[in-house]
Amino acid sequence: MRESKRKRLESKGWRFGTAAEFLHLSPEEAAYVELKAKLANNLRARRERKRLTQQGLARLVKSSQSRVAKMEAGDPSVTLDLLIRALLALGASNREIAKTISLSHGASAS
Amino acid sequence: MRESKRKRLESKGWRFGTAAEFLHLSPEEAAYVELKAKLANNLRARRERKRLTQQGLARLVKSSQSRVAKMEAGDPSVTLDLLIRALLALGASNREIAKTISLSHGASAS
DNA sequence: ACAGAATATATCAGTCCTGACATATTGTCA
DNA sequence: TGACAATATGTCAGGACTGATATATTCTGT
Repeated sequence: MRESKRKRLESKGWRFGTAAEFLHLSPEEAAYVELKAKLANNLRARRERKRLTQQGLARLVKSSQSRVAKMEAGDPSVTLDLLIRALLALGASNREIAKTISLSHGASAS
Repeated sequence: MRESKRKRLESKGWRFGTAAEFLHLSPEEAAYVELKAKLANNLRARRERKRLTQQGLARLVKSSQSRVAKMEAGDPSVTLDLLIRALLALGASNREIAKTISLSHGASAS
């Protein structure tokens, strides 16, 4: 990876031990990122299905529009805790959350 | 709930808006606590199956024995993030984690 | 192209979580 | 029972995350 790209990504909160790790995440890291992405996508799907704006969802979960945007983007500054709490606030059950996690990556949300 | 009991529980990190909320958690709160408990139980089961001590698991996940104990106890100071990262470090797949989450509460881990 | 709404990105002070450490309790085996 | 290992509980400084705010960018209809 080009040095400039690493710098740019690091400035956004993504961390790498070495440049080579970028496309060679450890299995745990990869699984973690994928998990987060699935929950993020599902959050957006649920919000849109309810025809809520990010602002509206922010009120519902007592957060802010900007943080909701970061949740849906799977931003590294957002924890699984926050994502899951938001999903629960939107009425998702644990079973539905589990289903989301098992879904093949890229599949649309229920 | 008696004031003394509330105080004691609050000192351990559990928070209540009012005393009445103790046995009447909101659906989200209940789901969150249950989710945490399932992951915590599964973590202990996986560790024991591998015949690791808490100390050993702590080294594996770069944490400490005391924090591992707290993870397995579902302590309020432990996030889902930490629990899930620990499970992934023990080799659990996202699908297995999802399965754990769907399992009926109290069931033993796979 | 323009205006207004929705979403994305940047920054930051305060809060919460973390690992580490100390210590207490429980479990186990002789 | 006593010695030792394992687990539980308490505390805390430092770092990570949060909501808020400001601003930029993208989207949508006209």
